[in-house]
Amino acid sequence: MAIGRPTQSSSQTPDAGAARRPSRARGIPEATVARLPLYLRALTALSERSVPTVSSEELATAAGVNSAKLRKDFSYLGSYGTRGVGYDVEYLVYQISRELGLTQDWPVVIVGIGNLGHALANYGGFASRGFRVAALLDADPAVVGSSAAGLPVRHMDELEAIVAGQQVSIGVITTPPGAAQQVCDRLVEAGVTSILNFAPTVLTVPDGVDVRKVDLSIELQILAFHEQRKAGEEPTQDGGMLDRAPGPVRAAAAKLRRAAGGTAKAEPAKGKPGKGTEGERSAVMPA
Amino acid sequence: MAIGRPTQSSSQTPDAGAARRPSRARGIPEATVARLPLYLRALTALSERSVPTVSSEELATAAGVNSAKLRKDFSYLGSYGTRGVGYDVEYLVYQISRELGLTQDWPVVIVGIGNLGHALANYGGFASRGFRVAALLDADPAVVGSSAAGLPVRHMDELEAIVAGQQVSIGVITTPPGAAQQVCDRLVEAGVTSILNFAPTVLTVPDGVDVRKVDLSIELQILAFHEQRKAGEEPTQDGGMLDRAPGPVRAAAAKLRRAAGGTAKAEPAKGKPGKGTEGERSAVMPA
DNA sequence: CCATCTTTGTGCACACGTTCACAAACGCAT
DNA sequence: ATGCGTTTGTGAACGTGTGCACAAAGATGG
Repeated sequence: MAIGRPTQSSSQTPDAGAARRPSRARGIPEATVARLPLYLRALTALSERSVPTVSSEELATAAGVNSAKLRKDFSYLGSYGTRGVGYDVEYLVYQISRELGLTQDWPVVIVGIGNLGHALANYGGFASRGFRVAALLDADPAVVGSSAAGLPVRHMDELEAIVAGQQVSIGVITTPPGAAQQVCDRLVEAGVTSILNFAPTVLTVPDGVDVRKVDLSIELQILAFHEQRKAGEEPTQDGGMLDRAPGPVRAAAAKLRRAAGGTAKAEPAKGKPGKGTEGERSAVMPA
Repeated sequence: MAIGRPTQSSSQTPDAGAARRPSRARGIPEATVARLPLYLRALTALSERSVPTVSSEELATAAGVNSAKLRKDFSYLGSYGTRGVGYDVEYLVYQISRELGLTQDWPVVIVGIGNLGHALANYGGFASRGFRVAALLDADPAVVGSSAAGLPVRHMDELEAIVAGQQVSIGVITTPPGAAQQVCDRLVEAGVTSILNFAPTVLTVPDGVDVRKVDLSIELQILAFHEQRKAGEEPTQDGGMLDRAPGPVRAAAAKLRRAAGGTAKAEPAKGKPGKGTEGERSAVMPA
């Protein structure tokens, strides 16, 4: 099926009145940048099998995209292919790596060494491509001093020294949600300008700092949405259409809501339908 | 800064000649669906603080989007606001939950109980919103029998029975990349129709099955790309422009490549520039 | 009941992303 | 050399997403 998922909704800062940069300073569209790692992975696999060249069609299949998109993506990098032949695997690996900035080393700090922090510290894909764990940090004295993936867990107080000393520009936040913003602020203050946030929190950062988020809960909810749709696909006609109807019905409902919901924290909504699993897609507030 | 990240590049199946569904069967755009969980989270927080109503401006700030977008998003669900006042928090929580399918319970199986699997099993955000871990599965006999987050780890062979018995429709893959496709096939075969994939692999699934992926490595690479750009932003004029130049220069480079790269698996590219960190953005293959 | 103020809902224009489809470029055989 | 088959690179059309700006709708006060 392949859900559309055009925008995965990730930009964190609410476009704080900023200068409205086209976000593709030197021409490469964001959508393309997001796919480059995919191509790189497929190419690396081909490289390991000593395949010398690959056509856009083959590579596209391996990367899970269609060939037209792939060719257009590559066209932003330059004309690295040979018509009638395809692309030189090794050459392309190098070009993409260079474009992504993977020809240099990126030290990374991980803050919050709980279950997830541990998992990330042990993640093999880290070192494989230019990323190096510069330090594991935690605020909990009980955790500090232990070790994960062969690295000692150090105290948050060392953050500033580590970031400055090792030129760390990327930080990974794996703390509980409550601590995320605070940790984020400290990372930024220390000089980190790119943050990967695993905490289910909207982070606010100053201009010039990039934030990407990974949120299990959101992904599951999106899946649930589509799953639900699959379940009730036959009765496409009705399916809660009344909710979308304007006019008196809606207006009345609105009044009703406010009338009884003054103090808030009432029941979710006046009279949830008594029907079971399937009945959730009935009409307006039960009616 | 807020990277654009329009498409996070996630659709897995390469549009397998399918029927080209607009992916918004009943009108709600994918981009909106992806933001609903964000709104829901913000609304839940307000609800816990017993805030009765909220304006689009306030809610938008809390969710990290702009208010026009939020209003447009809500307009796809129906007109649930009151002009001059705002939105009823409790009512919206219910409506969004219903739209996302969170008013029912979604049993989930997690396959691959390594570091990451453990972390996910312990993840609180699971049960909080309609998701319930139906079972933890692993193929490794050394892991089977142990327990994580109070649940026993069961053997892969029980998968089919569990999926059928508990009506599981969502599966989470946290296996090593090599096993992911195989596990995926088995999940699908057993009846799972939505998959959340944490393994760095492109999964191929039949039509009707949704796949979303979460890939740490890709996220980091995207951050690195932007980080690199920040580092070299002054010399916007040149910046490896030659690579993009067509004509004889390029053609010659192409020939050169193929001439020496016959057997493949040669060095990354003929003569990597001898320059250091900063020099990576020089000209064509050194020239 | 009217005036005023607030906030929603949405038409419209624009930016971005995707896909088609085809000419140009290349390898290779004759 | 010439012609043929293959594959790239890209112009153009289309679809999706975003943001502005404003009319309409309701609240509030007199």
